[in-house]
Amino acid sequence: MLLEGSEIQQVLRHGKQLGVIGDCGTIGVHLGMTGQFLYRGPGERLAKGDHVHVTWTLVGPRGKSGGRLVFRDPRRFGGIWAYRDQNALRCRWEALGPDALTIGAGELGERLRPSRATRQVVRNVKAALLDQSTVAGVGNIYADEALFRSGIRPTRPVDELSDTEIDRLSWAVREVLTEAVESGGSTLRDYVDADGSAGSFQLRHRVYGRGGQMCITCGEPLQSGTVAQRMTVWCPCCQH
DNA sequence: GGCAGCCTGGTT
DNA sequence: AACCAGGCTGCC
Repeated sequence: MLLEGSEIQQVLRHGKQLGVIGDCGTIGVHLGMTGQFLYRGPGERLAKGDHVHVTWTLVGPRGKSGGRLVFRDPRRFGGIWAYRDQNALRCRWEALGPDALTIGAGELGERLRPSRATRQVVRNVKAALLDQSTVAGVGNIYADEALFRSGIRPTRPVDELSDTEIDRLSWAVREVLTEAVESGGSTLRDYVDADGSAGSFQLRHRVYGRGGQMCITCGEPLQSGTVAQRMTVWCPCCQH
């Protein structure tokens, strides 16, 4: 029951999770890699092509056609879940860390660093940033970009980050994500917003996708490799 | 904590 | 034809 017959009351976001609250149901959405919502007004044709998994027919004022909302997802890494109500959704979201757009340095430091009681194994800062229960909303691209801006190597064990570094990192995380949102996101291949517009933040990536090219700060070649099981790019000279 | 597996389209 | 990227879940 994906909101059938519901009037949409609220749309929520926490990290990369979306929530749509209707008066007779709630859904949670994750776009995954290639998931996208597309809106088509009344009479507008749907982008033909496959991989459309859900179509909502919207009803406008006085019963007029309100167009359609489509969820398509070629690689099917995304998903939509139905919940009884918004409390059930919020319950699922409790596993997530604070939202990355607004997390403060103190909070980030607390969650990043291992507390000697719980975590015996110290992980690297990139793995910690990608962990949605540490901080919600940082993906592979933005982890690399934030680490570059804060001058921290992705491989640094979290327990040796100084307060100053945590401070720079939390600033960089918020800054990178804010700029990316303002640029409409990073369109590497598929991503478009609901109106079909591509983002442009990929033009401002300083390290992601630039392995082997020169660092915009020092001119040395950027290094790439696998960190935390993900493609990672950093500057061996600027990031310590 | 690591890592396979899910899936597809683009690249080699 | 084989390989790869990527977020997240679930298994070791």
